Amino acid sequence: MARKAVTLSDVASAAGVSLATASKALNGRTEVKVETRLRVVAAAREISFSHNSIARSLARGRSGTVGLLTSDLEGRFSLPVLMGAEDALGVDEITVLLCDARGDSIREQHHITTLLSRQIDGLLVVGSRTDARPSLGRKIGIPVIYVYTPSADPADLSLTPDNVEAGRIAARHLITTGRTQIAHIRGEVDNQASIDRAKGISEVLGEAGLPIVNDAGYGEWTERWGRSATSMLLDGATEIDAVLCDSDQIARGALDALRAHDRRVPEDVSLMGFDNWTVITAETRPGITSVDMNLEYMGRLAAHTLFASIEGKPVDSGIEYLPCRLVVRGSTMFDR
Amino acid sequence: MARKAVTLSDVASAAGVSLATASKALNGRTEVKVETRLRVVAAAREISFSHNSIARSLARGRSGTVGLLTSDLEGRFSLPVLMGAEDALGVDEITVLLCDARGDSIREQHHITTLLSRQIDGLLVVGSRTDARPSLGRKIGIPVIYVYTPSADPADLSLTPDNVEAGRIAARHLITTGRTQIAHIRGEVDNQASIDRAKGISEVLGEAGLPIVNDAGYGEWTERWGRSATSMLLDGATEIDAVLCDSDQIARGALDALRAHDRRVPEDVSLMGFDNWTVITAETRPGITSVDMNLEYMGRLAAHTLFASIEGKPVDSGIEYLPCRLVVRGSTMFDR
DNA sequence: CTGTTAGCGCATTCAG
DNA sequence: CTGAATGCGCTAACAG
Repeated sequence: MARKAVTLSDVASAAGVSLATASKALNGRTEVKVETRLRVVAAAREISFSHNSIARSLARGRSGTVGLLTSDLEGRFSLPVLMGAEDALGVDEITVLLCDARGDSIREQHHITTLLSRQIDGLLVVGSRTDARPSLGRKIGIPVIYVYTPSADPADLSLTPDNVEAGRIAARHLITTGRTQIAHIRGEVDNQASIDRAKGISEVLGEAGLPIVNDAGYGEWTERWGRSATSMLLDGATEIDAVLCDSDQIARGALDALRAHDRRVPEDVSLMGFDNWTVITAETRPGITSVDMNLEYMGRLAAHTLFASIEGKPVDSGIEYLPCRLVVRGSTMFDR
Repeated sequence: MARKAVTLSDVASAAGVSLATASKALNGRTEVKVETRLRVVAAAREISFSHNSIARSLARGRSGTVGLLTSDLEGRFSLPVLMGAEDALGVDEITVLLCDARGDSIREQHHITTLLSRQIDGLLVVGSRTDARPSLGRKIGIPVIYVYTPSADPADLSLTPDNVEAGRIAARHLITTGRTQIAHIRGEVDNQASIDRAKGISEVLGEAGLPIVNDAGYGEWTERWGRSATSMLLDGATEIDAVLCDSDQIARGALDALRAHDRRVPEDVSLMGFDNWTVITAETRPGITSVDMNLEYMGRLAAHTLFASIEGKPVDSGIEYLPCRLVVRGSTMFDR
């Protein structure tokens, strides 16, 4: 019933070799005659041997695991990153120890301690906003990569979306499709993603000699805010022909409000969001054009880089801004 | 820079005791004089000692980790379960090895092998639908609990929502609020959750002598389907005063369609969903009443039960149906 | 109560 | 090329 713990020495005796030779054979070391390796491998399979990675880790001094410390599993940003990382790491035969700090730094510290005691080989720290966070410091002794939420310390390596470029992409798309009176409905005040996007947007609009309508001010990342901000905009003095929202949820709210005010989308007003949360963007009529942050790719890249770093390869430091991707849907598109 | 690996024997010599005594003291074993324990603990903190859990695991024969095998991280069902489990397990000082099989059974088998080689003490298998899945069998040698998606083998322990009761709860709520012509818009055909809910619904309606309108047939779990099904219903012969949708997304689509057909919600038609996915249900106007599946609680319970089982305590087997919870919002409520 | 002695299962020198 | 010996860091009998 309970696994009868078939060990390496079982394999060894089954193959008629020593423990050491069996080990070498199974690990593909060169110092073993091909013939004996085959014999060992056969024996191992015969008695269905499987390495005990705990023992192996202890002997090797490497655990073959990495920690994944998330600040907030609930949010929709951590999860894609997590998926990408889990996927990429699996290929390298290393497994993920998952910890959710739930936004509590006490909890985070606790998790780090236990992760370290479990001898993780590396650590991925993923957050759910793009504002910088305090560094974990260098004393941890293993490679650490910050994902989505960058570290405030430039000596660390951080991977985060290029929101300035995202802003440019969005603005260019609206201009390309003939819009000239573009409003930007922002998320929370002092939010880095919003600030960066605004920068990219105004850069592009400025170059095109176009104004930007920013009258709505700041709010929340909710549909409710999208509705009320849009209503304010529509009641305002300046006529608009495009609304660029800092999140898909805001955009969805905006869509409701536009409809309530009898504006056709996209004929009268073009609409865009950010993040490409398909649950929101793909289900509306029309679908909402958005800028995808490539989060899963980011997770995958983080994992690969972490692995390289564990292997001792040198990696960069500082914040790396990863490209975003325009996803066009009906809300900015006349045909279809 | 690299952690200088302070070990138990360092603590021992620092405290002037033997390795064994240090171990006992740190593990809170009773066979140690209070005074010496204090000394050891002090010494340990002094040189900032931290257990090497790998070594500890090897010596104890228990890894202090459990595997969490999910079929589909992307889906919105696994995640709350995962969060609950991670949370509950953390309390018991055990950490979670995460694996996502992505719905691929080859991949699943592979993950199980590596999890087993990592000497996990137990395994949580969580799926994203309530239809039964094949059992992993008993030969694994460690406790396994199936969560959300139950095992087809009654010898296993499975935790899943009580969808029949969920159906009853929903139907009762609609009856209580004065509805008599209730339509049920179903999700995918042959889906167990839908079947179970339909059973609960018709049971309650039957007892109340009320009909059930089921004309729309089956579709997908999307807003689109909610819209078209509702339109069909509204164009049909029978007048309805309530729509019960198999998911919140369907309900949101239904809300759109009802509005397009000039039906007021909830004055003319009452509307409900299932799952209580707040991203959907809380953002509409009015909010959508739904039945919450208590997934996070389910994850927590699964973790506790798994832990008990690891501890050798006897646990039940078979499918355990966990209670759901009505969450009332504006779509079924006149006041407010 | 404390210390000594064995392993846990495996990778790795280092002789043969 | 192979095998005997050593140790990874810790826990668990056992003696003292």
